[in-house]
This record gives sequence, C-alpha cells and structure tokens, in this order.
Amino acid sequence: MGRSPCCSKEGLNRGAWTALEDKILSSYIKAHGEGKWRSLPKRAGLKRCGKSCRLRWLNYLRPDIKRGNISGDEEELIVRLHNLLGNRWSLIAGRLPGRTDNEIKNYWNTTLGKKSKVDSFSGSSKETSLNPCKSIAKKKDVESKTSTAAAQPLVIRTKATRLTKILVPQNIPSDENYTAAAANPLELQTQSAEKGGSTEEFPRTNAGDCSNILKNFGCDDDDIDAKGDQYCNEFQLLNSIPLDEAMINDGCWTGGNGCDLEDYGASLDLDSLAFLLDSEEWPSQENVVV
DNA sequence: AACCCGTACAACCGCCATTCC
DNA sequence: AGGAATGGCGGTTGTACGGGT
Repeated sequence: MGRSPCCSKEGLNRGAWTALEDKILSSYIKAHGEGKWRSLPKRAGLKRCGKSCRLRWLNYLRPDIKRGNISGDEEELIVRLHNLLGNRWSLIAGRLPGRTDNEIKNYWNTTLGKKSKVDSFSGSSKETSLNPCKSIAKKKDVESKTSTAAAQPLVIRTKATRLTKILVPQNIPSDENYTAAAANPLELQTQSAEKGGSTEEFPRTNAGDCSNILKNFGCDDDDIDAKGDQYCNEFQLLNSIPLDEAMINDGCWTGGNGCDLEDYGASLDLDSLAFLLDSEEWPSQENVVV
C-alpha cells in the first residue's frame, strides 16, 4: 500500500488561497508562532492541509518576504550558487535574503534554466554569458586533481541531499584540541552544537587546519601542495564573509558590508570549492587523517 | 471576439530526515 | 530500539494572464 496522505483531504479547501484564509493564517501565526503545522489548520479554523498552511506562510505570507522582480545582482548570485550547489534551492534561497526557495526554483525553471540551456547549446559557457566577473570565475582545474571531479559535471544532483550533517564546526576548536577533534567528525558536530555553532555553515578555520580538512576530503599530499594554499584562502574567505548578506556588486562578490573581497585578502573561486560539495558523504572515520 | 500558445508562479505531491514518544 | 509524527525539500502540476494570430 502506498504511504498515508499527510492529512485527510476530505472537506479541505484546495487551490488558490483567499484573502480571508491568508488573514486567518497570518494572524494565527503572529499570535501563536510557527510550528505544529499539522494541527494548525484545526486550531486556526482553516479548512486546509497543514502542509499547505506551512507553504503558504513560508512562500507568501511571511513578513520578510521580498516581493518583486529578481534584480540583476540577485540573478547573478543565483546563477553562481546554482553552479556551485545545483538544485539545492533552499540553500540558494538562504543566501538571498527575502527570497524563497520556491521563488528561486520557479525563476530558474522559467528563466535562468532556459538561458543556461541556450548558452550551452550555442557553445558559450554560463560563465561567459552570465558571469561577467571573469577574474573570479577562473576556469577550475579540479579535473586534473581528482578523477571523480573530472568524471562528473561540476554540480547537479538530480536527487538533492540535504546538508544536515556537515561535520566541521563553525566554532573551530583551539589548536591543541583540533587534531583530536578532527579524528572524530561526529564529535566535532556535537561540540559545535553544544557551543551553539551552526553545523550548516562551512567552518571558520585557519590555514593550519586546512591541510587536515583537505585530507579529510580525500586530497592527497600532492593536491595539498599544489592547491592547498588556494583552497585554504578560499575556505577561510567563505567563512569570513557573512554569506547571508553577501551579494554581488558590479559583477563581483562582496561581503555583506559592501567591502571588496580583496579586503579579505583573497579572491574567491567558488568553483574550486565545489569538490567539497560534491562529496556525498563526509569522510568516514577510518579515512580521517589525524 | 475567439482561440491558441507561452510564461510565470502558486500550490500540490511524494520522499526523506529528524524528532518525539 | 523502533515506529509514528512532523518538518523540510525538490519536482511537478495547474492555472491565470498576456500577447499573437
């Protein structure tokens, strides 16, 4: 038998929401907060599925939603993040304040996806047609470094995997305990959580930590010698910028405060970091280099 | 005016991960 | 430990709307 439906469909309204339903939902959530979606419709007096309420709130009614056209800067950012992350719309949306994953997904499917197809069909790369910041969009040479990266397209997972288990902490342990901690990513995650750090962000790290991290991603010593400094710079850079606020400015990445990336002491090559995201799993314990 | 077609986007669906009991 | 409940995600569908014929 198939799975049971998320809620009984009988007697429930479907399709477009009315202004009245919106009002009821908004005022209920303002009064009682989000959550408990399944029981919310009953409590709020709505004839809607809880999932539908959640979606309506998150994608339309939330007060911090930014309505209106996607700006050029936002489009640029979406393209870059899609290059890096693939169809992980919620992650992409997380970098575009006020935009929802649904909105970005729709925008991609109706606009950017087509552009992208046309570009690839016409033989020009996305980087040249949609990415004016050539100094940043350096051609990655990861394929020469890892056979898996060479064998696969840069991004694109048809089935998205949620990044719920990034095991490197945002709050990097002090040097004296990092080595031991690195041997046990799970412990790192736990430590990070205990310290209130987010496990969904890249780590804030220092150059000394990077070689260990790169090893844990499967880089051998040659990789690290050849590209380690670059990766480390970019790795650090990613963590020094408040990405929630990071935007593209004049075709180039800037931090949330509008400062140029040069201020952070490195140039950002997101492509070169894609290998991190291509890792389906973080290193198993037996592969972790101490 | 009527029809067709393409576009945009809200809403739904099914699956998976996490949390709760 | 394990099953149910819940939340969240990406993919897909439905439909309103505008432009062209």
